[in-house]
Amino acid sequence: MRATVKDVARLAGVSPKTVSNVMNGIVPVSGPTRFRVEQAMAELDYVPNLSARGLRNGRSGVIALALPDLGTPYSAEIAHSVVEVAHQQGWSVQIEETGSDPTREYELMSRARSNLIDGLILNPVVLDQSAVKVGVSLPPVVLLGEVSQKLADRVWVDSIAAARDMTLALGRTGRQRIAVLGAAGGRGSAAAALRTRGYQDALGELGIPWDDSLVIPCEKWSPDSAARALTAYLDANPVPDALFCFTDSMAIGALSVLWKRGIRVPEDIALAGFDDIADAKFAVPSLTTVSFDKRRVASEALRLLTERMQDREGPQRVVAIDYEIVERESTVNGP
Amino acid sequence: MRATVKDVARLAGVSPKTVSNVMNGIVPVSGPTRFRVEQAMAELDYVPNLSARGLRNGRSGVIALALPDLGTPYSAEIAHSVVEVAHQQGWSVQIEETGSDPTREYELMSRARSNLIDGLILNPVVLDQSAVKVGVSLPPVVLLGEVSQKLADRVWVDSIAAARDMTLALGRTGRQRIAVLGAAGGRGSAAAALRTRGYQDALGELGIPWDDSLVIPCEKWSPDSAARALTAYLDANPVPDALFCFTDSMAIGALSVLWKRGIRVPEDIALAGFDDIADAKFAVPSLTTVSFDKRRVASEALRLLTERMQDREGPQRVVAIDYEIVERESTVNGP
DNA sequence: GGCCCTCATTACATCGATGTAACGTGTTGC
DNA sequence: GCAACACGTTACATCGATGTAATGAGGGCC
Repeated sequence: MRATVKDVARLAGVSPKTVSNVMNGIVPVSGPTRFRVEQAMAELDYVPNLSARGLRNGRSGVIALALPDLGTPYSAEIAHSVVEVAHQQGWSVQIEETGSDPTREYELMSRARSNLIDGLILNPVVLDQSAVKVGVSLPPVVLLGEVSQKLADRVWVDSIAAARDMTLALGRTGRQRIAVLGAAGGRGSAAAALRTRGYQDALGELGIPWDDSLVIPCEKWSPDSAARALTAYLDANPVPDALFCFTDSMAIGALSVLWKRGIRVPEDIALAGFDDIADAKFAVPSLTTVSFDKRRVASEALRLLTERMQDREGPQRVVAIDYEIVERESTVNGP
Repeated sequence: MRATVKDVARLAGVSPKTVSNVMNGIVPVSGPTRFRVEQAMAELDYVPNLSARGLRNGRSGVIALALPDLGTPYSAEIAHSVVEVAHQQGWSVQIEETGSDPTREYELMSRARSNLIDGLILNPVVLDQSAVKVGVSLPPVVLLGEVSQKLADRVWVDSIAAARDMTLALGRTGRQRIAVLGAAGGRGSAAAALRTRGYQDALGELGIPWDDSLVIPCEKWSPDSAARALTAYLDANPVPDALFCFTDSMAIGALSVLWKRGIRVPEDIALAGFDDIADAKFAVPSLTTVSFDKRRVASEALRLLTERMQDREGPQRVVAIDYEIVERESTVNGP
């Protein structure tokens, strides 16, 4: 059987509470006593029972991270950063996938309320409706990304500005017919809307008239879905001068399609993505993209979360993460 | 304050234990009573406290998944599958990253012993030494991948056979000088050794003499590291006929280098990977690779884990997952 | 020397859910 | 009509750690 405080106390010749005091370090314990207790803990190979501790003081040391799909490089990189940063600060991370399924988001909420979780970092997809529950008796929540409603603390990259800057960068290379891939398909993703808006703003500045036929919707933001959408598009339309994909994953799918069709990047078409996932640098050709520090996203989210644990009533806060247009081979200036 | 069984019991006019009985469904509860209790639970928006439940019955409903690096597509896809399958069976998943740091693996063990975790699925890297702890007072463990020691239940893909088959497939296209990328660099990865062995076996069958200069080591199994290793290699050696990368991630790094140098794939060199990550299909050109069902890996791991929870003493089991050589553009037969 | 004060340590209750064993009810059998 | 029997329900103890309030010992001060 596993050793408990009681066992340690008996072996050290003290009371259970003293053992607890040694572990927590709040209540002072005399040197010799502390030493005996530590010896006993080592000897019995004592490990505290986190369920008991969690029950007693209402906190478990676990936070949940909810992402649409861990299989996506973007989600995976965010998860990686969050796990790493959280770990450094002594938190464990429970991963939940919401998929495109709203019921999962609901389950998630109830699980979050079950006290095994001290906080929740949520990267919403559809959510706007389910997040209404925020604040009922949920632990603190921090949202990642663009969300229309102001429901909780939030960390995001300014999608409008970034999409605008990227479009301007493409325009500056002399490309006129700039298409975007990833516009809201069926369900309206907030990010899709914002990035489309930034694109639109930039067109205005560039003096390029809006052209509906250059806005390519895409059901999901995956390479697969992007490849299908682009294939269908190219079957029915001329090749644009540039293609701005709303995520790198889509850009990678697009690259594959373009290559199969013998459309050269960047000679025939400039290609840009968004997110700067690890593989963007190794795409063929390497991918121009909107880059931002994912570690920073993670650490800011965690900071907001822990601060919110202290003060549940303070004003809501929004942290914007800097971004940068990284120009790589896929948009090199034409000759 | 959050509602507890007591509150529900009071409202329903029964004892707390009856509420518990309704939830657990083991002890029979009469229809009307059950109904009153369920009403009360709904009205109070009752959510059970999992810490308390975990303390009482020694299980938390959480399993841990420990991977080297979530940022890697391979790890991410495995994590995705595990989370999905686990969720279907009512488990939550806590993610731990071991990185290349053995101390993390140790921390992980002690965390796993802290009772917030009912089981552990571990994809080891260096571990052979740390896993010695398995069995002390750890929860059930299932290992993923190749491990030399027989410490616990295990799910794996037969790396030797797969590497052999892939090498044979490359040989069958008429390529003679077949190189491998990813051989054990500094620390000895078990998988690297096994895949190298399969490669060696195949060379024998093909009647191709072993050539040390075709075995390219690589420090980490990342695109980055692969790109560096291959660049250095090509600076000092002629271009091989074929290159078998021990992971798709490395192959993607290799593709990028080959493209930059104007070495055509598959015309000048055939390229193959291992793992069949999502992006392999969208690489330019699409990547020939060793494919296996990651969902199956996850479900088998979970099956072994849950069965091990029932019977901690049974014999150790090893489940091999079928693999398949998927031939794509990167190894198309020469003219 | 006696009193008080400090500071480490202790006994006990508590967090919330649930297994155990005892306890009513209402039913069946003779 | 009374004993025996189900079956649902209850009181209580328990899981392990920790906050609270009380206890004890030791030291300093007058």
